[in-house]
Amino acid sequence: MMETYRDSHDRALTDYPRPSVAVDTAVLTVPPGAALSVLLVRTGDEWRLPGTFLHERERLADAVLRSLQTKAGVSGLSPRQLHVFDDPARDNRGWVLSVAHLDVVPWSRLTIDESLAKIVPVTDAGALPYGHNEILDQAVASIRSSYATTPDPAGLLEHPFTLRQLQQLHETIAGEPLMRDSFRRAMEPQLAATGELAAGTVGKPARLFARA
Amino acid sequence: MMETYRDSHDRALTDYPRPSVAVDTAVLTVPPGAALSVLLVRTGDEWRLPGTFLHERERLADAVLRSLQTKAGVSGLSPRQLHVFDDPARDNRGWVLSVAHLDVVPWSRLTIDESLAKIVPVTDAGALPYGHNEILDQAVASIRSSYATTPDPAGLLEHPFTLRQLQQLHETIAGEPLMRDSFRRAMEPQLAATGELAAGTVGKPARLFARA
DNA sequence: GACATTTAGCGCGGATCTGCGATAATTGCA
DNA sequence: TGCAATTATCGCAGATCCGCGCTAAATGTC
Repeated sequence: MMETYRDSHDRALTDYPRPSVAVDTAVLTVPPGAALSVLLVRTGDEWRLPGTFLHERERLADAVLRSLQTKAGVSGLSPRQLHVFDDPARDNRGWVLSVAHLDVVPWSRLTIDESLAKIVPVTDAGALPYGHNEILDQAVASIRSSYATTPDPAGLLEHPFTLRQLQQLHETIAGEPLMRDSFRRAMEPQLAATGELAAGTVGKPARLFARA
Repeated sequence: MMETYRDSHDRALTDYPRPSVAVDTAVLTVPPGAALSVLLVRTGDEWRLPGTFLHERERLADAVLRSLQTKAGVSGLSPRQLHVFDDPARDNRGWVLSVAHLDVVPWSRLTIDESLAKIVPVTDAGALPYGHNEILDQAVASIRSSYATTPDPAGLLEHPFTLRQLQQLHETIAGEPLMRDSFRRAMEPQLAATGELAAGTVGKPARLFARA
């Protein structure tokens, strides 16, 4: 075991006041045929974003993944930090810092425990406690900005996919229709054609792509 | 005094492990005629970004301002969060989370204590400890992005200023020359002409502006 | 086999953006 | 009184972007 550090007053770091540190996560996904949606968990009679307190020497991203697993039965992917909420009056249990996160997870990974959690369109989340609406707004702004110029950066689509599937996904996330030609001109240079064609549908079969 | 919260195991929040929380800040400024620069403070024989541990129930921004005052004799302005560094091995004194910040401060406010601190061009900062180079990189990227479309959002220039002064400031921050006409076309609609003219220089006097 | 359906992509007019040169205005300086 | 210096603005040509319509290709269905 390593020696405990002592400062010039012979005090260890743990002799000074420290906050509890929590993580709260907006898990965003796009269910088939539905709108951009967020994962909520129930505590008592209210719905909130899943979160947990940081364990000893745990990485923030690991705490996020652990909270998703235990609070909703969900296997997260790659949480990204959004913001630290530091209002000491925000949590009436005590002095708590909360690090907000975003994790974008494909619908196919989201086999949730329905007794614990639900997935609702972001527009239907309603009033959430602890300033979680602000986290949700930041999360939505973040995913929209990342999808504006890059084809499916979070990998919501299974490989391979057609241009139309990609455009419909981007329209769902943007919350508005996109111009077909502009979309193709912007995205196609960033994709790799597999050479395969989609089958089984009426009409000319679509080319299949993968992210480059 | 409020009752201490107890969870279902009859434990208070402080019975669980908590990290020490620090703030580290990249203070950026533009000295007259010089390049985009950063404030460094000396600890022992090495230079680093100023930082401090969070005091009890202190806001992060307040901790930043306090650290600038005590570590460098500088009055900061409005710190913005950049990122939380959470590697438990980052600080050999113990388990420390560090919240990186950016504060953009006009040169005229920066009467620093030269025995404690110095201001150097960001390109000359050299190797900093504790991953502070990463913070500096993020800070530079952040200020560049905010100055790309908005005239002097941090208020580095005294009111009023000429278009040329504004452009020179933006060029210093961008680290590259900007087109005169494009710059004017982008910025002038966001400015308010005072109606006054600059005086004392050779040539046609320039119009003076303020941020709208 | 004719037809509807869907994908793919070309072409074009219009709008916008960009860099540059030219010019006028206004000042200090020789 | 000229002259250099600087600001401010216009005009233009080229580039790029954008939306739209049209056509061709390829498939399943009737």
